[in-house]
Amino acid sequence: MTTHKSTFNASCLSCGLQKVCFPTGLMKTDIDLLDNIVERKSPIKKGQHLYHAGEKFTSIFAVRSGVLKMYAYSDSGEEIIHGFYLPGDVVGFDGLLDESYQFNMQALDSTSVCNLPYDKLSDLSQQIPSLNQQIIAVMSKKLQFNRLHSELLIKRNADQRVAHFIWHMADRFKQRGYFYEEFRLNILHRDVAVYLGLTPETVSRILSKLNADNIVSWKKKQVMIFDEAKLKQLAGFSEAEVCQEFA
Amino acid sequence: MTTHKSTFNASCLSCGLQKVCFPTGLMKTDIDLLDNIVERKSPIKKGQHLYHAGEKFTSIFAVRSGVLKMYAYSDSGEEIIHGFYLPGDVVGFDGLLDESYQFNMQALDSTSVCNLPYDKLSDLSQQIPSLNQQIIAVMSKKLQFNRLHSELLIKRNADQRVAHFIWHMADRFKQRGYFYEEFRLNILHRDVAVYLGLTPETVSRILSKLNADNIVSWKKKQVMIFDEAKLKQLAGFSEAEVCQEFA
DNA sequence: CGTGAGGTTGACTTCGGTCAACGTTTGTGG
DNA sequence: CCACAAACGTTGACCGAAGTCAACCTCACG
Repeated sequence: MTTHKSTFNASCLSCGLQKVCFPTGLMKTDIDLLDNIVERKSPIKKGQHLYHAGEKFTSIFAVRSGVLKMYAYSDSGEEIIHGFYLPGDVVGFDGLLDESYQFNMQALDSTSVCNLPYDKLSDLSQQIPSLNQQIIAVMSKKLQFNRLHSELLIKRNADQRVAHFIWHMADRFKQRGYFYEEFRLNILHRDVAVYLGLTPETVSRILSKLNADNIVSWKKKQVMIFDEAKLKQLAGFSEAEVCQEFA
Repeated sequence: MTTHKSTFNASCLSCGLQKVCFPTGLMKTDIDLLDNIVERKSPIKKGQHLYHAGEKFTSIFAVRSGVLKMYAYSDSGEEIIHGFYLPGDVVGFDGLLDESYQFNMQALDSTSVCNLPYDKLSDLSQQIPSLNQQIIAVMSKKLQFNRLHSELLIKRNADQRVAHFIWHMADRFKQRGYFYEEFRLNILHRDVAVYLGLTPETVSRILSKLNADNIVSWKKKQVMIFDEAKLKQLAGFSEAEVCQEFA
């Protein structure tokens, strides 16, 4: 490995993690930048897995396009969905702890990612003592997100949960400089329901209502937001609340 | 600070964290040991706070007796309870991230704690590179616990949640070598309800039913477990499942 | 004692789950 | 490119778990 290359990766990674730690995730422009630097994998087809639970931890990944879902099965065999990841999200942190991934990471749509290999990351953590602290910061953010999700499950009714979910997705596009009033979102209602602790029927009914009220429509994988203010209000976002997601 | 003292603290802490990271938390005997080493605070009266959200992070604490609840308020002013802590639990990790506590930690009963001051911990993390990794491990455990709690909220009905809660408490006593078939538990039903996403009435009705079925009784702050097997089964514990809690 | 916080119980309501029928979309193989 | 099947989505009728509201009880504590 050339020093040059290593330096490049170091700055890229440290920059990436800074961005991860603090407000907005990776910007569209950052991703373009990453394109020039890190390894690129060939796109993953819908249904395929980026990694499986138990596999050796090799990399973290920056999502360039598509959608991923992170999931596992409970003791009783039910699917537990831990989150959905969009372009700009950085995933794979679930492998950090014991050097193997804890969850399954599946593409729900044709998805491409950048590859940030662990061995380089590992070298870096020798060279950069603050890296551990950055990891701690990432995990703290993740904890904070989990708490918000628990709050959602405990305190909010079905309408609020669905509104929250959609706005959360849109907000991530917004914060990263993508067009967010209309976007493709290839996630099954069934998966949304599992994630929110509801049934597909309930999700469907609520989407019908949101559509009838001209707040948002989600048809054929295409989301359109007609009334951002009302959506945010329903979702219970208290004005510009940052709600970052990691894996 | 004498080298002697420092060494003592180092071994104590590292041992404490090891225990925290791996299965069982602090054993009764460990606590007796800690008594001889670390600073002891005078007991906290019921209703008083060990620390408040926003206060400067000064210490982590090992609970010696009593109960603590960790809570905050949502944007909409609702109380969110993040957990309850019993003798043997180690609390205060919520202050690690940005050197100030994120939550309120209130005694629900007369409570005494050992004090593990942060400056010593901080010195240690210079001396012991693995300390950061141990912190990462603690946070991973916390994440894991959060996920179990989410699963509880999404997939389990009110009866299962209450049974889970009681068994979770009992199990912690059990794993630390205390008598667990009968113990004092000075937590308001209201607080249990908030924690589990239920109402006090529902909790009360379920406790009546559990009592009528001779599974467990919880009256006047005293819990008695009559039928451990049935309780665990209701709670959905898949045999000897470890369900550690941290703060 | 009396007071007030907390716990219990019952009647009623409601939200969301369940079941079932029917549409619609997607993807595959001729 | 079409035909078909299977997966997914929608809608309605019905049901049940848990929430709400209200009355009453119990206990701890001054």
